[in-house]
Amino acid sequence: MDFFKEVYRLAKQISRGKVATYGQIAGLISTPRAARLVGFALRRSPNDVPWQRVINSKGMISIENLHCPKELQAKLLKNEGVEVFKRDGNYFVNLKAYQWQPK
DNA sequence: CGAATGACCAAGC
DNA sequence: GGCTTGGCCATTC
Repeated sequence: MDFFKEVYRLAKQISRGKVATYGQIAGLISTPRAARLVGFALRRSPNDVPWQRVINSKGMISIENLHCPKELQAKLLKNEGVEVFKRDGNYFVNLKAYQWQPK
């Protein structure tokens, strides 16, 4: 089963200017408990996947290390028109206003 | 092939 | 009400 593939496909369906949560994506693939795998998948995502539109359930950007600084994600989201707040070195998004609603 | 991994989450102190 | 704990399950090594 290409779980990752499903993750990528759904990620691509997220509207510009919207964001989704890991748990939300997992639920759409009918494996709600595999939220961690969504993160796992997005870490190894191809270049054509809008991984920056996927954040954790609290609206916080949880990236910290590696070659994907959370600043980059925040910047990308801002470019798409998503309002990003910075608080104590972490970036947050108002989920109520910007969460993506699947069809 | 068995064991570790992980950009999570909900429940429990 | 903030912090810790344990479970989760496909991928990776």
